[in-house]
Amino acid sequence: MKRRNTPSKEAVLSVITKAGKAMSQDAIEEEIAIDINRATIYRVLNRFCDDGVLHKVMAEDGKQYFALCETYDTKAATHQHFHFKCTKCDTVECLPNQVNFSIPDGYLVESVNCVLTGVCKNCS
Amino acid sequence: MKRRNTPSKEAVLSVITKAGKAMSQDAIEEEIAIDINRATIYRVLNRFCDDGVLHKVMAEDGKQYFALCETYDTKAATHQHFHFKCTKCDTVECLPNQVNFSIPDGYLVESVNCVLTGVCKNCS
DNA sequence: CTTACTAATGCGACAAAATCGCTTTAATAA
DNA sequence: TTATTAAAGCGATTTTGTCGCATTAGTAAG
Ligand SMILES: [Mn+2]
Ligand SMILES: [Mn+2]
Ligand SMILES: [Zn+2]
Ligand SMILES: [Zn+2]
Repeated sequence: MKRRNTPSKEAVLSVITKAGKAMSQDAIEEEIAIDINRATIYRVLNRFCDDGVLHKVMAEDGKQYFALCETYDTKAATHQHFHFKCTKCDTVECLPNQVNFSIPDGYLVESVNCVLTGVCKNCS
Repeated sequence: MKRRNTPSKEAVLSVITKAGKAMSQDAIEEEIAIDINRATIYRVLNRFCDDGVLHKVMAEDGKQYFALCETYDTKAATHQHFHFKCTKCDTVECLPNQVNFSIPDGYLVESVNCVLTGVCKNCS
């Protein structure tokens, strides 16, 4: 199934790109200029994830945040970098720091979700 | 407010201890011998977290898992170890591996939530 | 420019996780 | 035994995310 270009796709990607940080569905809906249905926003976001344009971060608050994939993401095919969520401004950002881990034999790691929570540079 | 000893507290802690892994509310409710209300289980779990008996892990599935605090947890006052969630058996376990990270200046880290998802030793 | 195909959207319902308000119960100590 | 109030029960509610289905609209072929 070939992807089609739609106003929704462009608007969602535009908002995330301008924000320069990871965003949740509700934050996107707030920022977006046009009116897009909630389910549609989720579908657009998940399609972008499938296509390697965005990646999903599960934060401690139980919400999904979506961020642009950088070149180093697509290269490694995995997103093994830390994320930071600020408890003051609720911003979620990708940190440049890679996650280094070693696990016991017999374990197969398919995905990594590492989120540090605290106070960000702007809020401290 | 001083804590009281109740059957609910004991039952919940017993289930988690016997399981030897992190458990979600619904898994605890399934395993537990006595009948405890869902809200009560959550309140018991959160109280244990407040008291440093348990710690909470947010997995990629958006569910909270609760695990016993080990001595090395209470010592450091933080839980900076990795967790592993198996996609086959849904088990969430604490790994001995510490999370090592360095963040840019100006950031204050208050909690760490690192979960590796994949296939565990038993299921591979 | 038309037309056919079907991906994408809107909308409401639904599901799951977690919390909340309020009443009742029961653990604890005086 | 009694008073105090933490904890439990219960239903409603909130939040996040998905699903089914009818409708719309992007794309390419003719
Ligand atoms: Mn990221
Ligand atoms: Mn742990
Ligand atoms: Zn901040
Ligand atoms: Zn397993």
